[in-house]
Amino acid sequence: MEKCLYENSCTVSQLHLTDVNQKKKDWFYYLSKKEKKLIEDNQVEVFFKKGENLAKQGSFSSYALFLTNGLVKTYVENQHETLILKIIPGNNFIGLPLLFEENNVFPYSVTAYVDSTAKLIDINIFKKIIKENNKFSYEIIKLLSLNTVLLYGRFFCFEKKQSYGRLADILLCISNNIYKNIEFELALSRKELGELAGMSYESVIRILKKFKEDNLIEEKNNHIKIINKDKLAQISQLG
Amino acid sequence: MEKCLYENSCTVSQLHLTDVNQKKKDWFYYLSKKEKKLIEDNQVEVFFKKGENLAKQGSFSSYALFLTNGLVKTYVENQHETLILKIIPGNNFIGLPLLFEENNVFPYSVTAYVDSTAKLIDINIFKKIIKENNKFSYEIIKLLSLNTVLLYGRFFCFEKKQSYGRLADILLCISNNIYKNIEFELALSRKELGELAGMSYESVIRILKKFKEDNLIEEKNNHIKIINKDKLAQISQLG
DNA sequence: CAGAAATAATGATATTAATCATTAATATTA
DNA sequence: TAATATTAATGATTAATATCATTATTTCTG
Repeated sequence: MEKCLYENSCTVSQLHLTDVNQKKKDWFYYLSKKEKKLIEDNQVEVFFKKGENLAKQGSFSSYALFLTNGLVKTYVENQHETLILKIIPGNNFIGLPLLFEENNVFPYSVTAYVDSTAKLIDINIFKKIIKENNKFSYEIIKLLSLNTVLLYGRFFCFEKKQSYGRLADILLCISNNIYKNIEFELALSRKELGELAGMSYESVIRILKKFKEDNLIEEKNNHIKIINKDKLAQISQLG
Repeated sequence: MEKCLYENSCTVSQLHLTDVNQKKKDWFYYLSKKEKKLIEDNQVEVFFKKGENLAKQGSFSSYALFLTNGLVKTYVENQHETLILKIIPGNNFIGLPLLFEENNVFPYSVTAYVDSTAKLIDINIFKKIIKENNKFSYEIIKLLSLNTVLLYGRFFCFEKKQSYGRLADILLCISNNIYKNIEFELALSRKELGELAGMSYESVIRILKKFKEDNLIEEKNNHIKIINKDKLAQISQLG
């Protein structure tokens, strides 16, 4: 391993958690009135409390998940361990890959970080529309492609960066892509942040402390303010 | 870190390097004669020598890559480091995600492990066909989805398994999915194997030695024979 | 075929970050 | 409000594995 704090090198995008250009996109823009109606007639909107599962890895699925609002994580897990793939804010599809598995089994779990609402769209209707509506399916292809590329960035970050870089990266991601503000009320505990950044919660605590000492961030009771974004980005870039 | 050799736990698929069900699939099955002709008229077939780049991360691309035969790796890199995303044998598309990037820039590099040939299909023609041919685009969606799920498995393997599990995993992957035989002439050096399994080449050497001592594999001059597949699978599963 | 270069093998050491143990602070509940 | 549970903080220790240094073996090249 490398012998440094704050040193290393990485040029792959550090913003790997969600789509960077998420304006208030209308995902259903390319649907005809008839198709919109069809979806409306074949969906239910469900409210999920903080901590509840929207989907469970390995279970059968008969619907596509669209997160109306809230904040969720998708993750693969086994008895002992958990790897977060992505965190997803409102107005996004959750888990498209699973839609095209032959057996319709969720390849990952989805859990709400905060109270959230999601539309559960009948999977057969959804597939039918994708098969028939070229423009919509092309949007889905672009989305799948983008997700893949973002995942590459996250994979690289986890494999090649050390803990300081990873945590700096995650803080910037959350600030830029989730809360879209340099100051925010973090909905995640240290434990959850560790899970997201791929490290133990003790490490999160130690590194946050160092960041505070170095005046890169301010933090009190999970209210976080990013003070030195450039330096944080540098740490993220350098490892 | 955990205090063990050969112990841990993991239930996520260990076969994450290529499509497990790769029969001799005809990717162009759903194209009309006219579309096939269109592709044929707008592609070139190129021969790449072992070690040559088929694509370079960051460079502009004007074509879709289809590997006719050979063996290549796709990887993200920076100045110092390399993370292999996938290794791909013949009769497969390489790098679909990049096709739908707005800027048409390769998000990763592609290098031939062995002499290979690839079709370079004009990207606009390819996109046009995807936009017009529903059945073909649905196949592409399924492929993108499958790739994503396989990548989840690889990500999990790298994050949660230790070196013995990762290397066992990679050996099984290569045996099952690339050479489709328990005995094969490995085209990768120890260094390349280390790159693929996410560890130093010294670690590869040490672990292979242990596997040989334990009679799990036989190896001489890169000719590998898997003797105890079950035990190897167990090591891969257990971490 | 001989010399050079690349790859493989092996031991010693260093480093990152996990785990363990304990205490402090905050939040929840009876 | 007191008691309890959860989360945060901090130091000590340990484990996994990378790095470094050196030698052996194989492959390549003139």
